[in-house]
Amino acid sequence: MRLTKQRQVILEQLRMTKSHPTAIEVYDRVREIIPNISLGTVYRNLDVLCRQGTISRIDTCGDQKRFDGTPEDHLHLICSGCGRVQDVESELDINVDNLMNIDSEFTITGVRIEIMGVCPACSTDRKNQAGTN
Amino acid sequence: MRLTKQRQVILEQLRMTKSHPTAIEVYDRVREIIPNISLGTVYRNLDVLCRQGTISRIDTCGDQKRFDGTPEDHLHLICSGCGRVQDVESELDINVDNLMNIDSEFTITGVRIEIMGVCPACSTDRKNQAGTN
DNA sequence: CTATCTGCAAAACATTTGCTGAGCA
DNA sequence: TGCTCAGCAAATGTTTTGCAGATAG
Repeated sequence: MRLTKQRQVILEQLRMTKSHPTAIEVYDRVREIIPNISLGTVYRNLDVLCRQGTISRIDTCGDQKRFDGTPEDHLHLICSGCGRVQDVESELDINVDNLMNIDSEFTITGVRIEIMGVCPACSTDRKNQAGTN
Repeated sequence: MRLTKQRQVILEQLRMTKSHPTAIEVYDRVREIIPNISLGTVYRNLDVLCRQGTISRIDTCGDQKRFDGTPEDHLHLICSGCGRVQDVESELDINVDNLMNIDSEFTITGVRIEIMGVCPACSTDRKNQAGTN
C-alpha cells in the first residue's frame, strides 16, 4: 500500500478531530490542504483505511456514514436528530447475559450497543420549532 | 387518513411476513396484488405508517432501510453480511446501569441494542469464498 | 519501470418530490 | 364535492466505478 499525500492527509485530518465526520466533511477539511483532491479519492481512501482497520466506519447514524479515526473499542453517543456522533468517555456497566441462549439459525457474533441522545444544536432547533407551533 | 387499497395491501403484506422487508421487497410483494402500484406510493405509505406508529423502520441494518409490521418492543438480530433482520424471541437479560452518569452535552434519551450475527445464506457464501482462495 | 493511485465524470442506487388526475369519505 | 392520495417521472443525495494519465517505491 502506497503512502500518497492524499491518503496521509485524510488519515491525519481524521485523527486530528474528535468529531466523527462524514465523507463530505472529511473532503472539506482535506481540501484546505489539497484543494484539488477529488471526492472519489476521499471515498476510496476511507474505504481502504477501513478494510485495513486503521479507521472505522459508523453506518448506524443516519443516511450518511461517519468515520472514526480511533477504532479502539469504545461506545458511541448518536444524535437522533442529525446523526452526529460523540465518543462516550464514561464507563457504562452493561451486563449481557444469556446472549448464547438465543434460538436462531443465525450465527450470533455479538451485540451492538449505542447510546441515543439529542445534541445541543438539535435541542435548540426542537425548542424553536415548538415555539412556532 | 384514508384507507386506500394500496395502503391496506402494503400493511397487510408487512404484517403477513416474519421477515423485515426493504421498501423494494414490499413493492415486489404488493405488486403481485396491485400490479401497477408505483414505488413512490410504497415509499410514501411506509413513511406515513411509520409516523403513525403502525409500523416501524429499521435503519441500522445497512444501506437499505427495512420495515417491521410489529412495532412492539423487541430485539432485532441483524445479519452483518446482507442486513437481513430477524426478531429475537428469547428474553435477553441486559442491565444498563449508570446510563445517566454519561458526561456529555447531549441529552441522553436511551440505548439502542441490537444482536449481530450471520444468516445461513451469508454463512454459506463465506464458506464458498474461503474455498476459492 | 510498473503497479497502484489520482482526478474527473458518469453511473448506480435508494429515496424523495412535483405535478396532474383519480377516488375515498 | 373536496381534500387526500396514486401514478409517473424527474430530482436528489450519497456512494461507486471506468478510464486515462500521474506517481510512489
